[in-house]
Amino acid sequence: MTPAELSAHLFALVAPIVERRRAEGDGGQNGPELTAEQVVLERPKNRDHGDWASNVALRLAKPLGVNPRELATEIADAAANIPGVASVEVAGPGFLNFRLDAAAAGLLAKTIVDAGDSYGHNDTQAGRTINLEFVSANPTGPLHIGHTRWAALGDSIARVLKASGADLVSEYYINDAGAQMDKFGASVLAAAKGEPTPEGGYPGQYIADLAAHVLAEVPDLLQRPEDEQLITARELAYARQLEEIKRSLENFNVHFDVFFSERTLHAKSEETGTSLIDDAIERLRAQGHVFDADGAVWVRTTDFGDDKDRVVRRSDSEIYTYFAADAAYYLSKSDRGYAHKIYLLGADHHGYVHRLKALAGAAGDDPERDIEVLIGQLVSVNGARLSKRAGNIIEMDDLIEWLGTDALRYSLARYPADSPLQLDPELLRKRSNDNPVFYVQYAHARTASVGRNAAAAGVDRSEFAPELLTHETESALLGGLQEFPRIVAQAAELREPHRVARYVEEIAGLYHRWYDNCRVIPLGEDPVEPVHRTRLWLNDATGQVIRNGLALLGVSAPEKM
RNA sequence: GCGCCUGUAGCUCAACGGAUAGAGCAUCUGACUACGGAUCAGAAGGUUGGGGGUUCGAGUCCCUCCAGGCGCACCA
Repeated sequence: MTPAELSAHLFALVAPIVERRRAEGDGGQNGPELTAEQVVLERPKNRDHGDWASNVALRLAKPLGVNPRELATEIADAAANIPGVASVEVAGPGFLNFRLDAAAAGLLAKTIVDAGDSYGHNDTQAGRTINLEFVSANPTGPLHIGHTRWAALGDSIARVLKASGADLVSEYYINDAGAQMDKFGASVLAAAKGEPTPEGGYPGQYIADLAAHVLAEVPDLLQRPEDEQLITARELAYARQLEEIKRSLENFNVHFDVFFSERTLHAKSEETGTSLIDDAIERLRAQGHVFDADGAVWVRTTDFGDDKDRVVRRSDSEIYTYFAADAAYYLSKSDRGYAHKIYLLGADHHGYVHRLKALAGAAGDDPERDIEVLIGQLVSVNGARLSKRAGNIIEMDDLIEWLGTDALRYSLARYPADSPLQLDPELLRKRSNDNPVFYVQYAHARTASVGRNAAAAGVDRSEFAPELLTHETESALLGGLQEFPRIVAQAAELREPHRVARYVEEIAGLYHRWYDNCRVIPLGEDPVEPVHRTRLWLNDATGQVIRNGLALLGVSAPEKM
């Protein structure tokens, strides 16, 4: 018995009741149709409220014009006959509290073990084609703590969406065109020459390291023509830095399907002689949203709620703005088959939300449906603001070294994106056991340990008698395990992977409490009984759920610690 | 000035509009000659920033005020 099955049963018997009530009631004919979404079941925080609870009577009472408790009582009487339901009670203002019988609830343990790694996967996002873009840091320096948060979050969002059936591609947009790249190249070249960082350039030790790398690759660099020096330094340093970024992400267990170069948007096609940006502007012009004024080319983004219109081509030169590339990139995503685009941006970029949405509108898409911009609040460290240009950065690599990928990913994915996160570097450096990730991993290691010991003690899964899982900690644990698919679906729909982390913490707690009360392996010389074998199923099911949950967060589930 | 985000226990933070607002850390009291004590049982800790409103029900939605973060380019 899963909550979905119970919900379906409930819906089937509530519908006729609602129909009849509506027919009887005065003016109730105009009440809203009953939909399956209204028949929601939730697991009550308070165990006294049963295994599952529904507020369906409360929600329907008003539109039907009836007393909620009276309606609840009628539903409860009918629901008592649902197979697997032990009892139904009406509580409070009109809640329905369901209790399942042990056998129906316990069946889940086998279901989970049989489903294995796919338990929790669902089809709530099936049929959606999604392009998810995140990190997208300039290749002019190492990834820092801010990028680290988006990397952890974005990758986990990708994982929960895929687990929910979405056809998703994760992308990293490389800003490798434009003035910042030239400043980057000039900084590296200056370092190679032993000169100070140029005005507006990039400081930092990594620039010197890149310069050394470039000189090692091209020993006669400084003997070459001036303009060639700059290009060589820039390109070699760029390639090296991008490699470093990819390596950092890999160490962090973050996967991108596509690294998309901005330069490909600027490059002129040999066939048409135009660039993707040229084409994009023309396409937007064809939609009627591009105009010329003051010698510049504009997109009328104000038609779609932007504060002001945006320039795509400057008046003083033939140079496209960053926004023009954005437009071409957006269209590229559509052209490649991704109807839905998700952008994960830092709060320091939230000013872009309107113009990006306007872009979707100008392209003929629906700004409400086809584009989604998630704004994540910045991570601060002891109040110090981090800046790549200022050089006082905390690098992702250092963080990984201090904390380890597991603890770092977990701590960053554990909080919603819009909650500002304040990290204390001293605390991070301590690598303390304060982090809940250890609690969860320990629970998983314990399930593995119990499994090993069970095998040694001759307890196996040769039989399964779910009606024996009667202890209150067993029904609590089963109730928790049951929720996993719903949690994954919810995390995907809301783009909030922290729900998975919180969930897995709860499961770990439920498991530890069960472990304290119910033995899988008989004491001493006691014989192995059916209940022990059955409990092994529950033990293994719990391990599976923790493993699956941690996998969605990109965190490992160790067998031993 | 305008806009976005945030304000919950000493600290870091949870809570599809639902029942007595929850975890971890810190503090205090208990449990190891039983499958891993990196655990468990219990205690204490709150006017959910203030004030109005919406309704069967508000930390959650609306209005307003206060505080903090961030943003308002023909830069990238």
